[in-house]
Amino acid sequence: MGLKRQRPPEAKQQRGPAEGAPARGEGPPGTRSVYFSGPGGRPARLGTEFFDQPAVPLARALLGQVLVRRLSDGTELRGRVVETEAYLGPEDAAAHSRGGRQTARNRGMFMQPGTLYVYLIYGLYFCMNVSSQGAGACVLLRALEPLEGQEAMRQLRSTLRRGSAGRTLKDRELCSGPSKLCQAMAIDKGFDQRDLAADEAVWLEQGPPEPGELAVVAAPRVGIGQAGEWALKPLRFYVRGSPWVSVVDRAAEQNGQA
DNA sequence: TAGCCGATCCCCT
DNA sequence: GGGGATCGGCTAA
Repeated sequence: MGLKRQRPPEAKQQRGPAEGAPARGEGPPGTRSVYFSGPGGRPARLGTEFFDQPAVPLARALLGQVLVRRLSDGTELRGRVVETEAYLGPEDAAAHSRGGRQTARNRGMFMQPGTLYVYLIYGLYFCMNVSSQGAGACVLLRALEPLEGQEAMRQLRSTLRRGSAGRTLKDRELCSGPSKLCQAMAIDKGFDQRDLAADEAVWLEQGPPEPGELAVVAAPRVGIGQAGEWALKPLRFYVRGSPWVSVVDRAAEQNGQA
């Protein structure tokens, strides 16, 4: 797996809602689609071409797509992506790659688009990122709408989470946070640096078609208070009105950042 | 429902 | 040696 090519910084390329990358669907006639139809009507996985775009449009394009995890016993878990955050690379003070620092931990951020960057946070949780175009740039997956395998997810969450394991988790508690979705989908450090376009145990599928375009809210990212002006940039994206989102930002929604 | 705070340990400086 | 892209229980209103 090669390192991705260097690109100019993408920070100035934040897009307004009207010109964001299409969340799904075919490209213009005559162009090759990044979506591949699978046999038997089942949508096939998204390929490397899908991931090969800057972090902001990728963060938007990921909304509505379906993350699939095949467990060792063959069980398939599916969740629709409803919340993401873009991390833009060296210039982004909130990114692990800020200042261009590349370490053994964050190497996945610098690998080819579609590479997973999974890291341990607070000593006990995992977070899952997808590398995008641009050196050190990636997208954090923050929340999923559980579609398939909810009971397996509930078991995984109950087993892995700390504290009292007696309470039965509601569906909304399964994947409404970056570390919750890692627990529910059984994603850990072993998935670091895997290729979403090629791996046998985890991949992305084109989401089911929606009537009309998804309403997307852009809001400041969560939990990065130390990053100065970068903490305020609207680099978190979520599906407006979705009950599966981890943190709803009423102010951003009223500001029309959608 | 919102806000506070402790848990826990890897990674970086 | 210190901090962190979080979570969930507890308390107050």
